[in-house]
Amino acid sequence: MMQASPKRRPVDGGYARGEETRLRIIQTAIPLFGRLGFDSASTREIAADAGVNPPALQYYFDSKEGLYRACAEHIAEHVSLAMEPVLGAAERLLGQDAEAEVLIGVYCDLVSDLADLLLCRPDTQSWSPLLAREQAGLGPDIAYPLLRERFIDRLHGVCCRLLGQITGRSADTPQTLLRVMAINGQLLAFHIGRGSMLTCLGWTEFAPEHARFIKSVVVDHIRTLLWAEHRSAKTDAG
Amino acid sequence: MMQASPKRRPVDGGYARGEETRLRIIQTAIPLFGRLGFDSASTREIAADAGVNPPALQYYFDSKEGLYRACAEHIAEHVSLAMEPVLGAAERLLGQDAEAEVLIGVYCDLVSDLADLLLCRPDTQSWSPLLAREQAGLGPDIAYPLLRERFIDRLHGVCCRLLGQITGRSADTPQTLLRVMAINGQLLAFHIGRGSMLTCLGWTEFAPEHARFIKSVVVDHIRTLLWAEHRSAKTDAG
DNA sequence: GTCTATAGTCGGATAGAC
DNA sequence: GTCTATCCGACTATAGAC
Repeated sequence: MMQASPKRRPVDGGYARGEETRLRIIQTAIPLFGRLGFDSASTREIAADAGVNPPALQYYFDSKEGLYRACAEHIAEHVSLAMEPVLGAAERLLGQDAEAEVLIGVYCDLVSDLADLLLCRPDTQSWSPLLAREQAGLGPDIAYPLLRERFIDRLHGVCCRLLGQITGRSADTPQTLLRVMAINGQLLAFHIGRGSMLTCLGWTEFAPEHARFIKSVVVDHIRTLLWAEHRSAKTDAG
Repeated sequence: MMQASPKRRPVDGGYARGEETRLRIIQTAIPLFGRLGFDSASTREIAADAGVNPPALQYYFDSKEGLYRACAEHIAEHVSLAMEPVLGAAERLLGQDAEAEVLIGVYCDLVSDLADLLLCRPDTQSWSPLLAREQAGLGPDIAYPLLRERFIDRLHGVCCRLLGQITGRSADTPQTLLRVMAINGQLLAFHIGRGSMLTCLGWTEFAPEHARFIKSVVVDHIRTLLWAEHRSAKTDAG
């Protein structure tokens, strides 16, 4: 852990060796910012946990805000990479006029992948608190615009167009937007309210089987809701 | 606003006149704690906004934590008072074996009243950020246990028993608990993610008509889901 | 490129006058 | 019961040695 590649031979090809230290600081900072919030997480603690000295943060990120921004960028990059396959598939599907069944299936896949990312995968769980904070509108308004631009807007837009095509309504009516928020809110509840959930259920740890159970419940509800939307829209039209 | 009842005649009957100042400090502190969080909201700012001097907070609440606790108690008291009618009705209903239609109706009423409290009523909207913070598991673990004890547990318990009776399953299986969390999460999404919602919809303010629109969408979804649960449970049994 | 030492600021809490 | 003045600690950021 403290090893961190040989110190001798400080790389002469212009290729920054400090990238490794930089990444380690970011990975240390993300859970701390998530748990304590921007203000309460002290740079001293982050530096200590990352095994570097306080001024190193100034050196790599200019300021505490710079570090926070870097954390957000790190998360945004990995999330958008992980969601790319489903999002791409959904966008291709939206071009042609697919059956409701197919559209609903893709919507469920999308939520399922998001659930994996936010609840299941152990390597990404450390991001969850910071993302939850930002989504709740807390946080210093540094990261949220960035996250929106990088993947939240796209994700939300795809959901709206899917629901629009399922119901035959326009994708950008308040009606559709609100229904998408409510539908996806079911997953959000577990993501943001993870702490409440654990105590409510009497679970002490968050095992993978729990995560899979949650995912199945949420996807089941979403499928139910989407079919209901589809049917009610059809009877309205007919 | 700065009037605050005549100062002369400082009440001699042992009846604390300071109660009024105390209440004003709490009502000032709640939105500040909600917006900035426990650490970042400074006692100086709270005191200044409330029109008192910093040491007054020490005098009335002992410490910053004491003030936070007092804020939580203030909210808990009013929320449990406001929810009492529906909760009482639901609990009476759970004694007898009512029709699914009636049970679903009560569940919807319950969510509807909660939505009024969290989104619609102007006098209670200042509580929303602090409640959202606590529900997200952020906050200094001072208020959440208190809020749970005072109304969250009861509310959640009633929802679980309603769903249990609707589906004919037990109220305390993980199955039922998770479904209740997912169902209610739809309201939570608007409560906690209020900021995201406003920007997504392009709304600049949060008008009462918006709140009513959101409430109708959420209640509609919940009714759909509860009926689906009821039917699927019946076919399982039959 | 990484460290030690320190400056400057702001927070919560306390003491004592009125 | 309310105010002024002050203490002490913690934080971020900087300067300069190695």
